[in-house]
Amino acid sequence: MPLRVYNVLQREKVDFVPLHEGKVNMYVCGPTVYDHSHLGHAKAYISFDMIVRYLRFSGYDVLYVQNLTDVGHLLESGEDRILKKARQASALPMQIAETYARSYFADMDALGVVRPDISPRASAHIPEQIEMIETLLRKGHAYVAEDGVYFDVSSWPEYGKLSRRRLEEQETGSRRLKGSGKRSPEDFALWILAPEDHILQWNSPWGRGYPGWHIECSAMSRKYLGDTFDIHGGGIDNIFPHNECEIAQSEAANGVPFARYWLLVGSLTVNGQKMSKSLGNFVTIKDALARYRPEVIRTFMFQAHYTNPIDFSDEALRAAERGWERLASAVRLVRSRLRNAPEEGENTFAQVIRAHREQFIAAMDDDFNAPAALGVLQAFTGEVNKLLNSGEPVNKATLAAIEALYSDLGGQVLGIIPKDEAHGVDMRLTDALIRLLIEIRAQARAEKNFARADQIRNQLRALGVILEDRPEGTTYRLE
RNA sequence: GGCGUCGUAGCCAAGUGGCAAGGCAGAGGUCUGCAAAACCUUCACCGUGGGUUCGAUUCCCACCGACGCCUCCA
Repeated sequence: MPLRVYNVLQREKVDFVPLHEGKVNMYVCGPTVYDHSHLGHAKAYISFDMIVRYLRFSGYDVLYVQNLTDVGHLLESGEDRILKKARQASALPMQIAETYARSYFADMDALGVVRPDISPRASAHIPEQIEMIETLLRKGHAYVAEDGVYFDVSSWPEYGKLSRRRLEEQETGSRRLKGSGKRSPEDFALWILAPEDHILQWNSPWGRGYPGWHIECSAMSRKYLGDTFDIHGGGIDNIFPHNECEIAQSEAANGVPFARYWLLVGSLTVNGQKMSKSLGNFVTIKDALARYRPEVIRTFMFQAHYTNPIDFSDEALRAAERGWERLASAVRLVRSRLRNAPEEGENTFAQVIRAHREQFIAAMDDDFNAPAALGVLQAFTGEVNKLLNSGEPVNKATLAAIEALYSDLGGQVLGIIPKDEAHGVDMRLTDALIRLLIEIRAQARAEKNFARADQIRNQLRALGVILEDRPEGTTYRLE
């Protein structure tokens, strides 16, 4: 079964066939680094992380580019976001960009999001943007006005093909003419001439100024991925005008199709409303990580299909946490049993493992259906628990194969099953100490000294170590 | 007003033209010194009204409702 993806450009699920066999070039709109990221950003980037991980798992050589916007992203007032923050913080704009770029990467690292291969910054690609604007001017798709350079939307009939909106249908009364030099309200800025005191400005053929927001993605994706590339990702909320403008600019300038597959992520909502900076209903990633493990946050995100919106609540996070615990407990038990499992014997569970592996892959091949894939892992876990509780000895080959499925699919692809932790020096000592206490407690239990046994269990519990008595002995887990 | 997405059990949610995954919560049970975990059993006629069909939750139409975008946001 080939990989199928929902291509927003066609509004339907289609076979995914990359431009160059075995190779995927992918661009995702990154954040504007003017503040700490919130869970809405987490949903978007965790989704694409899952997609990239799965593409690589499937054998594709993926080149993943995700930009950082540090200039040109204007507020409605016309003020640059970064500049506004810089003024508030009495800092240089690039200090702000640097601060929040680091914050962003720290958050993504903590969430287990694999870094993009290239994270180009808009401010570091001014020449590329200028070059593209010059091409657009030369081809008659842009014009120079007294306050900057604008893209002439009327020169590009395909404008609107992604978001499926035609400008004449829009309520034009509500939009205002931001740039006085605009010929038409829907035209958008490519280059904005800066006032003398504006801190961010570069030389250009049209005078000192700075680039418009949309042009950076066109220029940088072209530089690193080429005129035509495979996947363009982003949040659905940016489909218009941002993504629409990107397509128009790029195709008008390059004369060839831009991204071939558009994958857009549904928004994260809070009480049914979009989580966003402007609404003020956001939870930062740092706050969320203080309360939930990264694997739990990822599991939560994967409970709905990436194209759908997902509603945030502590209740929902806790439900995800309990569900994740079920998986993690089984993995922990498998790894623990693996340590002294009988060597001899074949993998007796091969059928079940193969069946679930295939189901998982079938789910993911169907437009990265992580919720269904998660369901497969849960169903598999039911089988594993039954096996482990059967009282029959389970040999090493079987346990290793089970562990491999969890590590490959839950770990490598979804990033929700952590690696076996009991390896570092600290962890080895901790492990040995806990085992010592478990042994002492076992003696107490054998002597029916339950008060002492419970004391050990309760005090360990207070330290975040949870003991579980099983037929074959006591296991522990760290909270 | 325009464009678009969505409406499945108490909650989250996948999915299919032919007896509706999975998780959380709940109920009963097994195991356990107790606990925890796990396992077993139990819990839906898929927003409303039409239409197409042998048969629709799944396709079409209408309506109702929610949300997103049209103005900065992933």
